[in-house]
Amino acid sequence: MAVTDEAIEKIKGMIVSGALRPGDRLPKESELAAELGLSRNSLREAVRALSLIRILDVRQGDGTYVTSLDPQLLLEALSFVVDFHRDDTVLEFLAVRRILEPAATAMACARIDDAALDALGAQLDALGPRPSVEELVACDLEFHRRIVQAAGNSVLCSLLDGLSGPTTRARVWRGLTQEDAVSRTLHEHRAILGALRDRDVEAARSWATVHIASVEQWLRSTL
Amino acid sequence: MAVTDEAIEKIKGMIVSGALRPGDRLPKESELAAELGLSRNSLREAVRALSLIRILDVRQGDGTYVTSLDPQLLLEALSFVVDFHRDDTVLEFLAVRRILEPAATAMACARIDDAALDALGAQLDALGPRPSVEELVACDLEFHRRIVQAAGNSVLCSLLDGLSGPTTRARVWRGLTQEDAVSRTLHEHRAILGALRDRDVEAARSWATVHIASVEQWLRSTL
DNA sequence: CCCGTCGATACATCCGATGTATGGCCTCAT
DNA sequence: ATGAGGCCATACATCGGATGTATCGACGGG
Repeated sequence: MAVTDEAIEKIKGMIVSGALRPGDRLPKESELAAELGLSRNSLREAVRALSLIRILDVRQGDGTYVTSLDPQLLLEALSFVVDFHRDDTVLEFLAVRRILEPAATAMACARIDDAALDALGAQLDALGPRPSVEELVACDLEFHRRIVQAAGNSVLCSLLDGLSGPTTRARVWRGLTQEDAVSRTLHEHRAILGALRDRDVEAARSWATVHIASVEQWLRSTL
Repeated sequence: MAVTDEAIEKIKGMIVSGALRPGDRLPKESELAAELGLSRNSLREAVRALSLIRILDVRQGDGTYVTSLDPQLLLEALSFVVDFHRDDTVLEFLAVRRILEPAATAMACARIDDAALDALGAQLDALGPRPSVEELVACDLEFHRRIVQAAGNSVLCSLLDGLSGPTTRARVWRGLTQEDAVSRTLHEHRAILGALRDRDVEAARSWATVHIASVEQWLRSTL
């Protein structure tokens, strides 16, 4: 194995074993390079790679640190990878989202508190009667993110965030051509919120399914 | 933004825009570096980072190529990230798997063909009466992978593969302390296979849920 | 006590040189 | 004519050093 890959594995090992904890600072480049037995250039390649997937955080003039390693950082790495996939796999991503989103909504139904419900309602109200496509998509993303956060599973939250990215992008690209898509989306959001307010788990799950399915159907017809 | 990050974005852009297609060969280091306006060392950092997440494939003495970009490569990058998460988040990963696995099993129920069913049965039969923990875990992993593959969604398949990794690892670490865990696992596998054979979607989904839930319960009690 | 300056530190970037693995071509024996 | 083997050009791998630049903390003036 190449020295750089070795270095990646060693740094990974130091973190996984607990020798390096989240927030810890790594020895400076030259020292770490000497310690691992390679040149600074090669070490930098390893550090850069781990930095791309948010394992390390390098700050010029300061040092290199281990990130929080929150599952949330999984999101960014995931969405980066997801960006490389073309339209033909977007439907597969959406199919996965169709599985996760209703489940997350159902989980949220039992856990979401009144303050969060009010915040959701306020967010929907904040959207004007004739929103732009960008506004609508941003609102949609935020609406679902808040609900999933209420489900209390950060892995699930990050995953859905990463999966929603490409869908959203596809939607913006295509420009939401369907006439009634806007009003239908808003109506479905209201319905989901209503089910959450009623603590009606099955209704929440069903509305979430309908919501994703309608996006899927639209995407399939325009793709 | 740093020159290396710029280079990463530019290379990403070349791939996403279609200027570079899967399997294409990149210009050699020195040329690409000149083209992007940076040094070879900095370019190498960018290439190394993209290589870690399986976007690029560098072959010494040959050249640097764009990988197939199959969703399957998402798997490896994901599992690499997942490795960094400690036991306390394993339950969250398992909760997500508990959502996905039953859905995938249900999808497979409608699509799996007889040959695949026979292969599943043969695989279960191949396991001896007193398998080692490693054998059992490997069998479990393979069993579920085959089913999920039959579901026909490569994104879902890769995702579950990545999620199953840490669970499996935790299971091996803990050594499957529960006495009847082995026989119960085998029994549940048989039940899932039986439901698939009967084309009984709801039974398949339920058995898959029970299966994951039992792992979850066990993990929760030993953690 | 607050704020601006200055210097030490550490990463950012580059250059040039050498090592090494790969693939293809060429030669030679059969 | 064909196949095996070796030779060589190519491209990545790795290194060491030099210089630029951002950050943080100490110090001193207002």
